[in-house]
Amino acid sequence: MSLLPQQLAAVIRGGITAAQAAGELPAFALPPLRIDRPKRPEMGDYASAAALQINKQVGKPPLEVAKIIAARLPTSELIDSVEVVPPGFINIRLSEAWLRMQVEHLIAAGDRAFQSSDAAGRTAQVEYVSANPTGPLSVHRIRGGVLGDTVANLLEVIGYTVTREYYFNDAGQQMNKLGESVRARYLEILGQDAAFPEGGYKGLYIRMIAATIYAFKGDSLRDASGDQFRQIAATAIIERIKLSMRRVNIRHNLFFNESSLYSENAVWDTVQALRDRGYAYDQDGAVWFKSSALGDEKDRVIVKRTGDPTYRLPDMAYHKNKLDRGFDLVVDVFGADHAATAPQVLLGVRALGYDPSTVRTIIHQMVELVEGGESRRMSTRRGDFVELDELIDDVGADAVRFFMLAQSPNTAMNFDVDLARSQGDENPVYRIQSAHVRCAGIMRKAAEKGLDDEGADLNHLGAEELKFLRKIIEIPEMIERAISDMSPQAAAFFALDLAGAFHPLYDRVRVLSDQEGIPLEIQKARLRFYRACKVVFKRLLSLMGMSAPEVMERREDSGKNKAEAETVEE
RNA sequence: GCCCCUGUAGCUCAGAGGAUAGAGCGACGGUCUUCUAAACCGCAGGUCAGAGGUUCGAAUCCUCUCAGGGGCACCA
Repeated sequence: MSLLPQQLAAVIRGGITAAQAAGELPAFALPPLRIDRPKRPEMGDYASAAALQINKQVGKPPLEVAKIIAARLPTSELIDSVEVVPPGFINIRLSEAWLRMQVEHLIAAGDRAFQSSDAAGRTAQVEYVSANPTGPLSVHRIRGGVLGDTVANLLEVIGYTVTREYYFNDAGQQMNKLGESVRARYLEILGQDAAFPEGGYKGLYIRMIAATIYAFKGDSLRDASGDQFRQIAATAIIERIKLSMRRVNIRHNLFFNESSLYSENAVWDTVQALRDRGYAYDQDGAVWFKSSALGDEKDRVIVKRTGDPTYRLPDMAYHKNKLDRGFDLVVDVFGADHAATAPQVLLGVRALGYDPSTVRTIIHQMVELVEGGESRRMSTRRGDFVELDELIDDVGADAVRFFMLAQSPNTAMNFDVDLARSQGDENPVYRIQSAHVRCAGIMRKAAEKGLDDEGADLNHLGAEELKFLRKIIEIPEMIERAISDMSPQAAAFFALDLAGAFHPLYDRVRVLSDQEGIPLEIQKARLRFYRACKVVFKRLLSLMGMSAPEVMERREDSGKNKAEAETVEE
């Protein structure tokens, strides 16, 4: 089923073609017709500016054109009435009967509410987090994780089969440094002098890994290579990263090993493919990607004089691999620190002969934690970064999910730790979850009193409930738009908005308790309505990877458990 | 120097070429004590950084200027 605005646009188009057939409008090719949602309620639920779009071709004033179209509109079960207003808008009011019916549809759909099959049969791959396993997951990285995971959720709602993927960077210089760093700490434990590698990793976790190795293996790795230490360390760290991600409901279907690109020759095949297509050449002992031919400011090295690839080459080979797997859509989530590579990867995709529009990227800006009006800055290399686990301990997983989502990826994030930690209504997380809790409370109370809403007559719903339903039915449009614009934050803002509309409604539209007593039929209809609301809030929360609590339950004083913060060495 | 992102209410931020630019927090004023996650109602608050341009119509698209952030390796 297509989206509501599309259905309404079809109705408008029907009016125009009918008027053309009747000779009231000249024949011409119609532009795509947009349906807007007016800001003010008296302008109706939806509006078409079609008359303003086409009045030039018609050669009549837009108001007159609008009147002609409106008079020729085909009947639709969606529409209650239309109104033509200057300068030529056609305002549409939705059918209330149709709106009431949505309550039953929502309840019937339950956890699959808003599930569509628009993209059924299509496959998508979403790559996110992909942090090098050189240390614990940082707060900055998880922003991309939350954005990517939410995009994946949204894609599934419209019918995509989604592969959630982590590009596991288990090769390369940084990983070698990791191995050498652990080796040096291990030898320290054995009482040997070991040169700590330049630019090595100095966090406490390196010592802990070394100590664990010693605990299990004693001094048997005395003569082991850095490579062996690298493998042990990478495994330990990736497991820890997985645990951290799981705490915020992030799971991947596939950890793609960078090393497989080498073992399967994909990297060198990619170089050859570029050569074959005339996009690679040798110069100064290196192999260059002729990206300037595709608009880049200069060509880029893909194989160093040493014979080692630069980071670009495996990135391109990885994308070649993704596209060869036949995905209809590939989504990359990068942090601002990698922003420069994204366009180059896309050039690579083009150079290799793939359609670059298959690949969408989300590039998010940095995260800054703000606490007590001061920022806690972070840098992975120095080691004074804030770990995700520390933040989760502090503010809770749901708050991390929500706050990381609820900002446009393009803006540098100020993560308000004090607000995220607070347990009152000023915290948007509580605001949204409490809407669900309140619905659940009504259900519980009604069940205790034996009130049954099965077969309720929804004609007893009032104007406020209908207004709320009008908001709910925007959700499919919101999802569609979040995907087409790659703006998953829309889900967070929508949920907050909906909760904001819910609480006043809850206050006025009572089901059970009221001094004057509420007639049974109205109680039933309202209970039915709140049952649908509960479905909606639960669904929105799960889309955002958040929990939907049934009862009020304040977190224990999480407080500031920072005793175990890592000491930093320089 | 070049590239990317940002500049909208006191603060944090939404905003889709359409009608009188929105939310939350904070401020101010008033109800209420709950189907218990203390709420509800009202009010104030704006040169959409600035200047040009495109358009019937611009916070939104284009150009320039100013300010802030990030990035510019044969590092990843």
